[in-house]
Amino acid sequence: MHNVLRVGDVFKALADPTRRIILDELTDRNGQTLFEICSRLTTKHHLGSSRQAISQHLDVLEAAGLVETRREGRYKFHYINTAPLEPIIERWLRNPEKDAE
Amino acid sequence: MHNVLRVGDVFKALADPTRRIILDELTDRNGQTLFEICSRLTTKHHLGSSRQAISQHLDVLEAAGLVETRREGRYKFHYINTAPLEPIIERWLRNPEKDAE
DNA sequence: ACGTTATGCAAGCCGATGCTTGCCTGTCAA
DNA sequence: TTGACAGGCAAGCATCGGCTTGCATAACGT
Repeated sequence: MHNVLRVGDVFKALADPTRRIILDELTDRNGQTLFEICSRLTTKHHLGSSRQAISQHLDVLEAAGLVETRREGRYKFHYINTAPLEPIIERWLRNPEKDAE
Repeated sequence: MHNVLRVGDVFKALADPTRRIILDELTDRNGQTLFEICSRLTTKHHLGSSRQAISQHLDVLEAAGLVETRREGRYKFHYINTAPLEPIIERWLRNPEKDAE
């Protein structure tokens, strides 16, 4: 289950505006379910994305390590994880130890 | 001539591995021309990208504000600009840990 | 002037990606 | 059990993005 977290996955995950708004929502209220996120996106951000679309976005965020999940009965709660964000910026802010890929 | 810099442009620019290596190269040696960057990518990183491909990558980086250029005769020098990187990460790092622990 | 050098522009190809559609699995309450 | 609820899986489609190809432009050296 330990997928290799690549640096590019983090940036690709952040490249989509809907996924960034999802991270905003999880920052505002952590541990939401898929349906909570969907309803919040439609009401607060006027995004007409379907449930399946949001689910796929959450998969991308989880593959990048930016979102972690915990199952409880028929609910699946989503938590933001900012750990992958910290090292990737300092890559160019100070001296490079160049990553592969 | 003031192009509107969108946040998404920065992430989309960073989503490509070749563009990240270009930023690495500019961090290592600032103010390179297009041909210098091309030769460095082939020799040091073994990337077989053509000149036109690198040129288009530099356009994307410049549109995102991550690279600034200065023309001098028939040369065009490219400089890295890390300013757009700083605000976009703190967007999710200022987390007040509402329900953590 | 001539050729070379450094870069720009635009159309086209093709794989990647976001989204939809449809159906399926699992969980809880009445 | 039955039904509603929360979520998952997979195929198809349309657009986007990276790259190539080919030609054009401008600045230098001789």
